Amino acid sequence: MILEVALPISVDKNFDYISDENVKIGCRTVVPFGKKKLTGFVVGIKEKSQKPLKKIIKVVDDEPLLNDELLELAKWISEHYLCSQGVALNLILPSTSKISAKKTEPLNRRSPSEPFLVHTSEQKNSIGKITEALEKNLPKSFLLFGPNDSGKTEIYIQAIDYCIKNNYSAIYLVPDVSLLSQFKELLRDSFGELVGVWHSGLSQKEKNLFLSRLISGEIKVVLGSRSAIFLPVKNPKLFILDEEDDSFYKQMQSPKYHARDVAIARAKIAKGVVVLGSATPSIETYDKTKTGEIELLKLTERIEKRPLPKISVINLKYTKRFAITKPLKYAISNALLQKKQIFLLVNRRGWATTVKCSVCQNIIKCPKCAIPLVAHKNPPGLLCHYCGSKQNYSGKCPVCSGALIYAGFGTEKVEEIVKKIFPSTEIIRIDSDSEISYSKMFRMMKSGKSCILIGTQIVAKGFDFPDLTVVGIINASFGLYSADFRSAERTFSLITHSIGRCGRGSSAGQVIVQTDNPEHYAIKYAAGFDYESFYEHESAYRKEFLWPPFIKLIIITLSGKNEKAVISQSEKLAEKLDGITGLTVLGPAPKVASYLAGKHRWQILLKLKEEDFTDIGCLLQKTVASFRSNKINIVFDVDPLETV
DNA sequence: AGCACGCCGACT
DNA sequence: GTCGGCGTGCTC
Repeated sequence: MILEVALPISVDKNFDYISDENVKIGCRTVVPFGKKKLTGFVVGIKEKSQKPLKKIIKVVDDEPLLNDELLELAKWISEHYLCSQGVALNLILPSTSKISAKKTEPLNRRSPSEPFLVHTSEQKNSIGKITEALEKNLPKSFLLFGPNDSGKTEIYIQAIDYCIKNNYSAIYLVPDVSLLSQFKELLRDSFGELVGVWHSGLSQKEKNLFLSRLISGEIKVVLGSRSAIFLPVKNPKLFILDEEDDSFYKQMQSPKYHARDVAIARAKIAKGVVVLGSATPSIETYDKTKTGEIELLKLTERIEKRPLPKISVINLKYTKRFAITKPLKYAISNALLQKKQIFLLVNRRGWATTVKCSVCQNIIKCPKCAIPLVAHKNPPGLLCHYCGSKQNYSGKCPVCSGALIYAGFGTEKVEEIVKKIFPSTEIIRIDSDSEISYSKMFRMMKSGKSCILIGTQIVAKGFDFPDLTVVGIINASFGLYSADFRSAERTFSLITHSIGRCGRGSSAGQVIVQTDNPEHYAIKYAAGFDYESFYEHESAYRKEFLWPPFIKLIIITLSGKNEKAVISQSEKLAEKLDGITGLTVLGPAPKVASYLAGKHRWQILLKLKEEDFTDIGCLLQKTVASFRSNKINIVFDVDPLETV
């Protein structure tokens, strides 16, 4: 028989091979390709061929691991993210994974611990809407919009419970691996051994064991990070994405997919239901609730009727630029007197965020990336946070040899300052440079001991410490100076999440927002718990200046060792793309980190209408293919999260 | 993606 | 004269 095989390479066509034995569509095979052996995916079976064909080397899977649903999803991925079918299939089922057919012994199942909690009327309504959609057997997406303590998790659990009772499977995604363990416990309490946990950090052996348990139908509830959205579960019907606006759902390597959009596409194929949860939905998702593409389920009642924290916005503009202003110092002192905990959010790790010359005002930048360097004390050096390159302190301006000023507050400097103000208080600093592990910090905070936690936004999300009563945001307008269209959205969400960290116990919380831009709508509306107004303002801005969701963005990045070649190819490609009707070409321009890992990087930003994407996407793939070479690497980012 | 073929510059 | 640069094109 003749097999049509999709190969995991950037070639937009499939290749035919001869096989002596019968092979089913969806199986992987090893085939000769030029001088190499490649593992490809059988996507079709043909009767005859026009060319003399090579024989396949071997069949990898006896039974197909890719069913029609996943083959169709691969097709969607290849069309949507502008990659070959083989690359898309390799994303869904990496050619390296092996599934042992060995039978696993049945595990004793813990029965769900019923009865469930008492639900609010909003929760009952949401559960009703979701189960009704599941019953109808038609694709449908919901947005569960409510603060962290509004009982979203309980709704997810009820929806999963419905699936299990009807012999369906569910995939539950959380943005970050560090959040998996707490949700695992929660789901295990309800569904016992039916729950399986998947993330990219699993060893190959663990992945293989997981997959065999999944194929056998032993696992019905998959809890995982981004890549779990592709797993070959039996009868998938429910796809949950908690914190749907989290940027971790977007893969940074090519193909740069977004798990939320993949989930919605997969649900359409599988006639399933997507439930997105967030306290700060992405503008794109919330916009879809306005157009009716996604149904909005609002949760406004707070479960334990906790009072909202008190928010104070402190204007840094007219005060000296203290890291800890008087109101924040006062709030910290008070909390410490009551033996409570404090969280200080600092935007940057390191010691001084800007190093500049006192004479010529020159800001010291990375020679490769042209990004301001950050001064670190432990270990000492000037670090580029983009490319990771490190320079020793010279103490002098490289331009005029003038003395340097170390301005701006990184986590290290804030820690130093706080230690001076509160010498007898325990201080925990957590960022990628600190020695303390995430889990150790977690245990210390849960123990309830009075302390001050200092950290970057990595720790600003997801946790729940009942004794944390004061949150201080050292500089809330930090992100607003980025030239990106999403900077206001990120600032709004960061402040909202930080606010959500405090007052989760019995006592009311207090939040001090320090900013040099208190009038900015992102800060004003975040401090006022007003998502709706923020959305209105932000979406008007996006509409006026043509940013998503009112226009589709695609970024093409060209990289290579030879800078001149990268620039000239970028210019030629941009010129060619400019000729395509319906496409607005911006650039080419060097990327923010224009030199990374020995490669020069330039980008072309494209704007187009969503409805033109089908036609233009095809054309883009063809045009770019002729520009690819072993010297220049070209990657697409469809629906990029940022443009810088 | 890799690897071959092929056509122009600076070296023994 | 040749070694080797990298542009172009093909792989079932």
